[in-house]
Parts: sequence; C-alpha cells; structure tokens
Amino acid sequence: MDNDEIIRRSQAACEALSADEDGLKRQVLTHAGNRWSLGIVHLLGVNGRLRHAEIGRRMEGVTQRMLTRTLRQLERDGLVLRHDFQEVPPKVEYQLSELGKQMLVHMIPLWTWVVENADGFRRSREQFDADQAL
Amino acid sequence: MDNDEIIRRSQAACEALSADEDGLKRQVLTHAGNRWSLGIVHLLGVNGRLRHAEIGRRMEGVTQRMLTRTLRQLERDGLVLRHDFQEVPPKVEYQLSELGKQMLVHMIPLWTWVVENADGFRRSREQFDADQAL
DNA sequence: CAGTATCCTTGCGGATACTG
DNA sequence: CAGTATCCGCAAGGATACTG
Repeated sequence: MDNDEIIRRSQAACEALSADEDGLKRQVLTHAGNRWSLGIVHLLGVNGRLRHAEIGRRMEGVTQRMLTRTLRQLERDGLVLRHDFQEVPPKVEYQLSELGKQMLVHMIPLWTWVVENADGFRRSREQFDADQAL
Repeated sequence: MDNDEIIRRSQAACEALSADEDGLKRQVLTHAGNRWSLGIVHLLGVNGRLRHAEIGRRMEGVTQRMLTRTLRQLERDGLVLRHDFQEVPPKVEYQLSELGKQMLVHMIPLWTWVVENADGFRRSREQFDADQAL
C-alpha cells in the first residue's frame, strides 16, 4: 500500500466519521482506548464463553463496578452477548458476538503496531517532557 | 485468517498491553477515541504540512484550546512534528512524523470496519435501550 | 454470584477572555 | 497568529458497602 493508497482509504473513512453527528462511530472506537474493553474482548475471544466472576478473576485489578459497566457498554454496542441463566445463585455468561469477533480481527493490526512501537512512544515522551522542563 | 490465527495474534498483543504498567500503550490507543486526534491525523496525512489556523479552519467545531491541546498530545507521543518558524507574527506548521504515518496506516482497517458497521451498532443500541426501558 | 448504590478524584471537552 | 488563563459541566474510573 503506497502513500496515495493510504490517503485514499483514510479519506473515505474519515469523511464518514466526520459526518457522525451523534458520535456513535467515534464512541465505538473509544472501546479501543477504554481501560478494560480491550482486555475483555481479547479474553472472550480466547476463551469463548465465560462467567462474570471468571472474567473478574482473570482481569488483574478490575472492580466489580467497572467490570459490569464495561460489559454493559460492550453489550449495548452489540460486541458481546449476555446469557442470563435465571438461576439462584445467579449465573451469567458472556461471549463475543459476530460483530465482536470482527472487531477483534480489525483491532489486531493496531494493537500489534502499538506494542511494537512502545519504545518509540516512551522515548518521544521523555524527550518532550525534558524539553518542557526547561 | 481463521479463528485460531486471530486468537494467536491477539494473544501476544494483549499480553504486551496487559503488562503495560504505566498505561502508555493504552494511552496511545486512546488517540483512536479522542474527539479530534483522528481528524487531525487524517488531515495531516492528506495535506502534508499545515499551519495551526489552517487546521482549525478545516476541523469543523474545534476550539483553539482543544486544537492546541490535541496537537500537543500527538506531538508528545511522537506522532506529529511541530515546526515553529520563530517569526512575528507567529507561524507554526504541523505534519505527521513517520510514526504518525504508520499509525494512520494501521488505524485504517479499524476505521473502515467501524464505518461499515455503523448501522449494526445503532440497531444494537436501540434494541438495548428499548429493553432497558421496560 | 452478579450485581446496585454511594461517594470521590481525575481528565476530557468546551466557552470565554486575554497576550506577545 | 498561535497560543494561555480561567471557568464550567460531564463522564471515566475507582473505593467501599450493600442486596436478591
């Protein structure tokens, strides 16, 4: 993909994003930056179907509140399916929807690139902060 | 790319992201969800090098404060280069760094997918909100 | 077990006015 | 022209306690 091809493809995507009055598409993109969304999508991608508490145990540091909240957001955007078994004690399982699996696929290039370039970001920040301190 | 391949590739990326103690990599990913970062990266990708005011004019609705702030963040992460001509009146130009161009390339699949599936998200939300209202 | 409810801090995004 | 300074409302994220 050469430079012109990059430009051409970003043009269409960005015009559509700009025309997004209510911010829906951009809100979907925030899942990429949210504190727990990324990990949950990944976890469900790997494990298929998991219970609420099981996700909580595997996600280091997440609180019940944020876990529930994040799952609700993902469910609302149609990325995650929620199965309530209506039992006592409660049993609820979560899994990726087809949309969620697709999102996982399309986020991987970005994730991978960010991870590979982490050192570059870190160095740039240190340089920037050092310049600011003058 | 089959299901197993998806899993394998997301595994490595997500483990690296999870190990990110100070949240640097995740902070870089928030550029994807920030209100103006996306449009600025796109704009500079298309136009090459632009002055501050020129970006402001082309980005509908952005205030000076948010424009400056967003540019600073992008600069700090090494995605955008800032050229101060040290003139009176002031003249400052911005352009994508090599890192910035790479990010543009790697975000395009995600952007495109989100735009193409916007209807799916919208329908899912409407259904979800309707269920909640019961 | 799978959540709510309450309170708190932080940062995003914006409005407005001012400056070298 | 390219910013700063100061104000504000809102939502993200978290700590803690409680509930069916």
